[in-house]
Amino acid sequence: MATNLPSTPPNTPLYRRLARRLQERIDAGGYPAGARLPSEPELSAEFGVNRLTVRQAVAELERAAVVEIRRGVGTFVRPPAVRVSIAVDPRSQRFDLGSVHEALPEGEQGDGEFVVAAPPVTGSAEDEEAARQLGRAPDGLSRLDSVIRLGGRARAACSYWVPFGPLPAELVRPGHAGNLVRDLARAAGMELEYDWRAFGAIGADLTDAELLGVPAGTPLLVREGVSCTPDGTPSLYVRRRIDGSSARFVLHFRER
Amino acid sequence: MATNLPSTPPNTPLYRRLARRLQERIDAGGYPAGARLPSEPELSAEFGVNRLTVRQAVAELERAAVVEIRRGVGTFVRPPAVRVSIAVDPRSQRFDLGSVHEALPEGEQGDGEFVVAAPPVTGSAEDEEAARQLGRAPDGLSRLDSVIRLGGRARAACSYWVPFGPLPAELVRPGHAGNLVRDLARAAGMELEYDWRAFGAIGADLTDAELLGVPAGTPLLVREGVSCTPDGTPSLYVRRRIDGSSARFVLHFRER
DNA sequence: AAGTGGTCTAGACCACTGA
DNA sequence: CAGTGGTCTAGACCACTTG
Repeated sequence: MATNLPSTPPNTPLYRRLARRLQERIDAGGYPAGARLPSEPELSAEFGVNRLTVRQAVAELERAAVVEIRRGVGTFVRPPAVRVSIAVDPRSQRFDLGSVHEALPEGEQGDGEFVVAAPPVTGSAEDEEAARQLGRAPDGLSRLDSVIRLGGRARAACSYWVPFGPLPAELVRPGHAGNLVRDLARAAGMELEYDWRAFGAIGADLTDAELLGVPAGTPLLVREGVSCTPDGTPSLYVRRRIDGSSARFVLHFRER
Repeated sequence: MATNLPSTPPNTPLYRRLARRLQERIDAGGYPAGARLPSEPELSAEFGVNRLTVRQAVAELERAAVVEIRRGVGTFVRPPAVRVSIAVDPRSQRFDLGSVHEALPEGEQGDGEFVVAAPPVTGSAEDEEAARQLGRAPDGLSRLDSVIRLGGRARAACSYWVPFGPLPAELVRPGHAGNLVRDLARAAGMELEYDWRAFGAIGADLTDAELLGVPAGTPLLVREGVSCTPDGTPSLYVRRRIDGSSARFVLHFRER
């Protein structure tokens, strides 16, 4: 039993008290940004707790984005987050050509949007949500999944549903690169406008975790919505999951 | 060593293979929504792995919002998420009176916004971000923290920074209930308009986790931004952390 | 090769929930 | 009360990174 850990509130588990203690040290500058924390065996010895208890504490700090764990190297204090801002001006943005593409900074080699799959539309919860949003039956929809890579990393996982099919074989080939909103619109011969977009936050599921190369449960910013043809027919449901630590969407309201 | 678990890709840890296996059973309807999973000792026996390994697998599914763990009861398959939608029409919303209040559905007893603290503005990363956004030095700012409760649960943690002080004693008293954006504007004798708002996703830190009653790392939707006086002076920086599973912000673009 | 974090086991005790 | 999940220990072996 460790003697030197605070106990507020009572019955607080040991690993959480240890997490708070480490957080205090970080806040106080004891472990400055970029510094390596003592190794797990060292912390285990210092606080007189099992290594697994140390790991639970450090895992909490990692989930809270306070530290970064690098396997085989150590655990490091994360500097204050610097995030990419993606400007989304609701007054000017009407035509949906995949604005995320234009808004992103210059890409490196290998950056862009890539098809990963064209999964069949079954009765999954996502498919049914898409069908509801588009006002169609699920079996009239086609689906296309992609990832957007930036800076050499997968940043966003995207799923598109459209009320027609089948999609051109060349478009759905895994590895196909392009601006998929534009390509889908072209394939259907339609022009798309924003209807609505929504923001939410979820933890990465196992599939998204694998696609984005992050642990399951990593906070993702979800941006979903419907685009319409000019006559108001809902014609595209899109759902993007973006690594929350690397992006934020900014809306401007004032004249500039 | 469990024999009956898939191994794609190679070197996939046991707990992740188990997680995928359970996910497959859920997807296939083997454990329908609302159903209780076998208990940890049962799964441990069935797959021939240690209970801790089972716990790691189930923890992944919980972080991915696939199951809900109820202590002393069991682990249950979560139904497809039904989220509260909060409409934010960027064309009509100019006056900042704490729109989240008006947008929320009817409150129960005990619902509302409550002051939790008026922490001193030090040099923390958050404080410096606020100072930067307001174009002031940190020591000219005051800060106020609150929670918004709805349906008997804390749904959002809010922090406000304003470029004056000290704040009225009655306003900063922990437990004070009210519409804090309105109250802050009143205290300064100013009228506030939206300048910009941004959306992001982060995991709950230890403090937010305690305020919101969720585990550290729970995905939170962050809505932050600056409001101005009519002459364009940045006068309020607000940062709300909203339980991602319970809210989503919707932007409408088409005429209705 | 040495040190780091990642996984896994066996076993124990505890806190919580519901009947 | 019995059964559930939550915490903690001791010890082992592994995969990965760096020198």
